[in-house]
Amino acid sequence: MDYNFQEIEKKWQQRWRERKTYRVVEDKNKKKFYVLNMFPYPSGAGLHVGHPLGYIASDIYARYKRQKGYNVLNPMGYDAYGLPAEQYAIQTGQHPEKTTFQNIDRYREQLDKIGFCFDWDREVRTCTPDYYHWTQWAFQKMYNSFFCLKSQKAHPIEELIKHLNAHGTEGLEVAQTEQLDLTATQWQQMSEKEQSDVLMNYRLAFLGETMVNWCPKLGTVLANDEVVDGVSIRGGYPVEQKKMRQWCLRVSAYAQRLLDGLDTIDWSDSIKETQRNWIGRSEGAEVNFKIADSNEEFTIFTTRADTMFGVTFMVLAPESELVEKVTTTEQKDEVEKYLTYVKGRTERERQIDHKVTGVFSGSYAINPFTGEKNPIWISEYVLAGYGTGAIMAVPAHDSRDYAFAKHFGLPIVPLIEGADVSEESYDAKEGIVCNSPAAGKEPYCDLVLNGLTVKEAIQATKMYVKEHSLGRVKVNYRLRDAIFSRQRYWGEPFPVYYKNGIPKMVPEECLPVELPEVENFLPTETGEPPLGNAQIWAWDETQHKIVDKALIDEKTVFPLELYTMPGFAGSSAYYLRYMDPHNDKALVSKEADEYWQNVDLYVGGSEHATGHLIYSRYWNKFLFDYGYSCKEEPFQKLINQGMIQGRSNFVYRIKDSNTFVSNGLKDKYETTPIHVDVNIVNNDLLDLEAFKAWRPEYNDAEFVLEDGKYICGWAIEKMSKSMFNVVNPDYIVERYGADTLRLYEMFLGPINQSKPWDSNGIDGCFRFLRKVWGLFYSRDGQLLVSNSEPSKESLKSINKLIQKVSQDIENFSYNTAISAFMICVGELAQQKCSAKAVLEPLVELLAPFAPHLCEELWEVLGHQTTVCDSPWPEVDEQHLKEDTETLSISFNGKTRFTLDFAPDASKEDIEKAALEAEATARYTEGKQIVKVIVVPHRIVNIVLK
RNA sequence: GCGCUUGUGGCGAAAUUGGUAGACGCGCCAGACUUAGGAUCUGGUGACUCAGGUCGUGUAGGUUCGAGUCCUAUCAGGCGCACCA
Repeated sequence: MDYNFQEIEKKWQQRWRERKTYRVVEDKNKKKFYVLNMFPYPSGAGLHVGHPLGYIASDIYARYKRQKGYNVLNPMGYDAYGLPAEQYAIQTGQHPEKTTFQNIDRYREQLDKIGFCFDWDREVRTCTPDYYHWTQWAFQKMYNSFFCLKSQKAHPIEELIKHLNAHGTEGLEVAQTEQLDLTATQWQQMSEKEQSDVLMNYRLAFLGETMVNWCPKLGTVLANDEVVDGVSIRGGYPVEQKKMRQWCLRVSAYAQRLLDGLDTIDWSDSIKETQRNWIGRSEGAEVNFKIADSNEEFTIFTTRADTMFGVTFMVLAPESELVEKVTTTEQKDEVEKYLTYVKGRTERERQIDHKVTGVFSGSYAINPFTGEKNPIWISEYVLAGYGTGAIMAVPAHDSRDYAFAKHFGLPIVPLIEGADVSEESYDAKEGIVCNSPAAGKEPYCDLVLNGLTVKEAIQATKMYVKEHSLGRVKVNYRLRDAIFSRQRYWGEPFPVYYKNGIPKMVPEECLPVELPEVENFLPTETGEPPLGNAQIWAWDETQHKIVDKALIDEKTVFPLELYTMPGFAGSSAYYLRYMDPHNDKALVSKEADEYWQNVDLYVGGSEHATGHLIYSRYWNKFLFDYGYSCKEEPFQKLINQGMIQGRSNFVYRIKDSNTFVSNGLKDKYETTPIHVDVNIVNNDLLDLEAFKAWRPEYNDAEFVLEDGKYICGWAIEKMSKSMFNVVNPDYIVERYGADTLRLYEMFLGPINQSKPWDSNGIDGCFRFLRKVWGLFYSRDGQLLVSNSEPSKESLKSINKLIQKVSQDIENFSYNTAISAFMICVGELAQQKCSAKAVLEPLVELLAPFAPHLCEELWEVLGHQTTVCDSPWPEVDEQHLKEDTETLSISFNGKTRFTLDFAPDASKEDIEKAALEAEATARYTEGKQIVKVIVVPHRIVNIVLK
């Protein structure tokens, strides 16, 4: 009887559905294990063969853990808000919800065919009101919170208001946009609007002025990658830098905790390192410089406090508020000209070509260490968003300052002994400091750094700055606050309305604020976001409901926010929602949260390292501060699955003909390579009939064959429709079965490595499953399983397998585990093993990899229960022992002869035997044995003298 | 430029962490069974070779009785960040 995978898989998928085999409920008597995949965005193209890679890997682990006796949560859902659905809506007028739900159905259908053990009762979709209720709720919580630097956690904003009422900003140690200086009286006398603005400076979700790529023609903000050479990719309209009022999240407040948390989680070094770089902690000092002939002063940030004596000029970012203050009347025209130039450059342009540009402001700053007057320049190489937007320039020891000084002819003063700065700056933080202060000059302050190492000098200067109140020691982070609003339709609406221009939160009990219907998904003519098209989109404060915009009277009915939330809003806490997906009272109940804790194993792509994986850690830390999540880190262990690339096939058309030449002969002709659909190619062999039928123009194609075959060329490219290299999992499932697909995807190589999809090897996995089937049924359909006593060899084979597979699963080394299966099954087949005592553990071991087949075989073995609940087999060491061990005896690296020993032979026994053998064989050539080294792997090495 | 990462047969890859390099699979070769094979089974398959061996893990050194594995330098590919003071 043949292995009828189609029948088996259909049967078991149906049974799993009917019996709710994979439903999971909290069970205090069982240890929990939470496995999670990054949930997919349901695109119109459906799943290709690369998508399930991570799902299969985690599914195997989930099934394994379940067999190990854990209560395993393995949920799945959809990240359903996003741009493609909206774009499609704009083009076709179809509501994005409709297309999104259609795509979800298709995804589900495809996923079901692969036999995952997801608990579908816990499915979430980020675009449904019962889900985004809690996205809005969390946003409001953040709005109503500030971050205390002393306790390093979020606190309710009421505490801050209390403080402001009592002390003003005095003694406030909180995360803030800018340093404010208010007395309690000043605060109390402020209008409601002014107070609201002040609080925005502290809230964790706040309205802030940020620089964005604004495209006036498109009426929207564009992301950096949507802009090339100063124009929008779509339409080619000019893009300018603009300050806009946007919702932001104060992610930067959590910078230190995000950094520290990395030490407590089990992620790959590379992804941790990426996050560390992204957070970009740098220790330094802020130093105040007075502006000459003025009462103003400003602050710069430096990590090189040791170079204070080498400052020859100062530089401000063009966007800095100081620019106006320091620009003198004589320089006004020049400066304005420069600012216009800078404004015309996009952030991207500034990033790509680092032109040395700048303008002198006309003012000077007084160096607090030398008393010298340093000219203040304005240049785009200083970034407004980092530090204070102002720097002190030390051209001798910073390459950017050096380039600037050379270009504008500014002095360069070296500060490190032996540093040659005639050609380039000396940036290394090494060496002995000199010229600090310079010899022969009247000292301006009593700090002397000469003779110290750079590190000592930095420390000494920091101390000096602190003691003399010239500034302060400061840690800066590169991590920026996240811009949280988008001018789009298909996203979570903000539960916010504007009462006389002051943002107000829709009361918590009225959540969720549901996304309104609109007829047009484009921005309005007046430049409002798409939600401006919504008619029923105003908040009635007295009736507590959303009403028609026509009723806005600014007394009881107010306009609602028109922005929506960005993509990462919905994906930042979904792992908590899976724990308790139907709860309409809370994001997650305390019981569920305490049972499931956090995700034990998270599987997904590394491309989210600086996006989702930062935001959700931030989000979870925030919820943790209030006790809504009991674990500070959401994802304990992270596995990054590699990307599956496409393997394209080519045919070669001879110029000006409809004749195609096989790959090996193509050099004899003048040909053009043409992508050919990989689905009509097998092992690089073109199916000629299918090719003729593929496209009308190939109906009468002719071929130049080699050995009677047409061999296609190939190349590794991105998997995409236009390259005709998309392989649909449905097709593989239909042809080989889901179990073969699962096995093969894992057999392809290590999961964390990117690799091309290559259907060529799939037959091997299919053959293997057939061999497994062949252990149970003979060709003519006879059941082979017996209760006979297993042979010693079979017991050894199976125990070796148990050991190997258990280890490999724990290490996510599935490809080698599958190799081990192949070896073992080969051995069992050769041994003609039919003993139940051996076949049973084999099925149990294979069940996570090939669940359909194993359920069937489990039933064949006479079991009523699902194989998922069968316990994971344990190794019986006794069967692994070798009777004798063959040791190769080598002299100085060369194998001379082999000897057999009992496995427990001592080193001395071996040495003695080796000596005897040596005496007989005279291999030592008159030399003396000085050392016998017994090492693993059955090798004895003898050192001669 | 900086950070991370990977280099092993015709191909995907193993290598018990310093111990017989290339397990396992694909492909290829030979044979068996077949009317036939894109089916199945068996065997072979790193390269050179005077058939004794010699050389082989990107390249060049080093440590070691012994190196794919450790150290130094260097080259190449992939990913990420990029004027972060």
